[in-house]
Amino acid sequence: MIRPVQAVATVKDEAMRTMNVQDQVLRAALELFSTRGYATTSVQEIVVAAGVTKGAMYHYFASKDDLLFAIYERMLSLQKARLDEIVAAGTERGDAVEDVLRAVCEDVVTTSIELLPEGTVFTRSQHMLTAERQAEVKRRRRAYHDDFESLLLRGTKEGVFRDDVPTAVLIAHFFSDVHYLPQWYSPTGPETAAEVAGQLTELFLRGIRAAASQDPGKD
Amino acid sequence: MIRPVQAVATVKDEAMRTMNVQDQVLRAALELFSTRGYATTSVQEIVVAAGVTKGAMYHYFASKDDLLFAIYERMLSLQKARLDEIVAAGTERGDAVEDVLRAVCEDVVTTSIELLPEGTVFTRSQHMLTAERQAEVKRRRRAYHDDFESLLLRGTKEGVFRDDVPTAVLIAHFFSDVHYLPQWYSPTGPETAAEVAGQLTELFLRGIRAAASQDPGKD
DNA sequence: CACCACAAACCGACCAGACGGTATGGAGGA
DNA sequence: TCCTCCATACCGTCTGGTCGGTTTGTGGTG
Repeated sequence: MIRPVQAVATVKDEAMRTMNVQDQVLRAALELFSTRGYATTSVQEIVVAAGVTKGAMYHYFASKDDLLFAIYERMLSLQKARLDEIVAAGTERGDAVEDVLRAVCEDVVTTSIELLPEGTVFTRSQHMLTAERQAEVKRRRRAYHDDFESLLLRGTKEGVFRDDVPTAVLIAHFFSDVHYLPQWYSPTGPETAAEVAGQLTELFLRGIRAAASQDPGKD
Repeated sequence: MIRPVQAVATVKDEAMRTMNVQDQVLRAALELFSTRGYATTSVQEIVVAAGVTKGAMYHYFASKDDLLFAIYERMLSLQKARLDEIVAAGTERGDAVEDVLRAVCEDVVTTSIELLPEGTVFTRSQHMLTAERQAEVKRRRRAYHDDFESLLLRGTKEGVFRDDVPTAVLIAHFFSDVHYLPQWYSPTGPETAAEVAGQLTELFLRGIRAAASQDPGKD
């Protein structure tokens, strides 16, 4: 179990909140898991990189697995919150489905680029979690996909999205792009996150639009 | 180093070529690596599953890493061979670029579905290989992508593929689908491999086609 | 302000077990 | 006799996790 962060009252002026044990440990764990991999990173290496001792770490985390799950937890809740927010805003404004979907897609790509190390760990280490937590991750991913799917279904019902390809395939088609980002995208590369988000989203949308509705209007 | 398979001369009639140590070990390793993961599978478990002893296994393989690399080696050379073959045949027949690309895409999706366990290991365990072998895998993947890219560039030069999205993004867009297959596709699911191959390929091609094939003098 | 009591934070030596890999030697064909 | 193939016992190392004990911070009390 991850205990809540308690206030470390006295703040030494030489080191601000950098001293927080939990944050330091999680930061180091993310860095090491994403570069060396979960299984090949020892708890010793993590605590050394975090500048704390094993005793301190195990005071706040029950197991190495906790460190890994914290990465999943953060990513899952963040992405879900953003999805809900965008869909809610779009629905309230009465936006067209395609516009809502575009906003969702661009946002998840952008967010995933901001969380590249997390994404690396996410796809690579799912099977290292305990069985219960694997199930939990699976459950929450399904919930996310279900929300995404209802957007697609709304679009097909309105006739703007094609209906000759199963939604499961369309969903996989899009999220493949998202999950593949850590494998190729580099922040120091030629394209900005926003550009890639726009490009991948546009590729996806063009693929799923109903054949009849060819819209010349472009941005 | 993986020693070449030597002829196991005496074939006991109760077990035919099932006895081959190398095959049995590699089969078991693939099965276990793809379900439990490389790091969490011990050599003991592998040899037990293969029905051999550790001594026998280490007689043919120098290390656990060899077992892992064999999976990569097999997949890389197989996919590369098929790509070369299809491109060569298409070029010889003078097929249109889009037809060649379609054939390539459908084939790699189909093949990847036939090798789902290998694909699982491929994306998940790359960082567990020795540094040299990681570089080797990277090198051969790049070679594959380069061939793929020249198809795309041919298409853009001919004006049938769009030129407003970097080829690197287009390549990532397609191979994301391929690498994501083990995460969602099930052979027992509703779609056949050929169907999915056709659908994903069509989604991709529709995304990358030049906006107006009838419309010259654009930009 | 001095002092105490107490709990939370933290330290680091230690452990039991598992791991990848090896050393040794035997069986059996050539 | 030699060599390949393989079985078995074994080894050194490293791991995640524990635990008794110490330090540090804090609030109450006089």
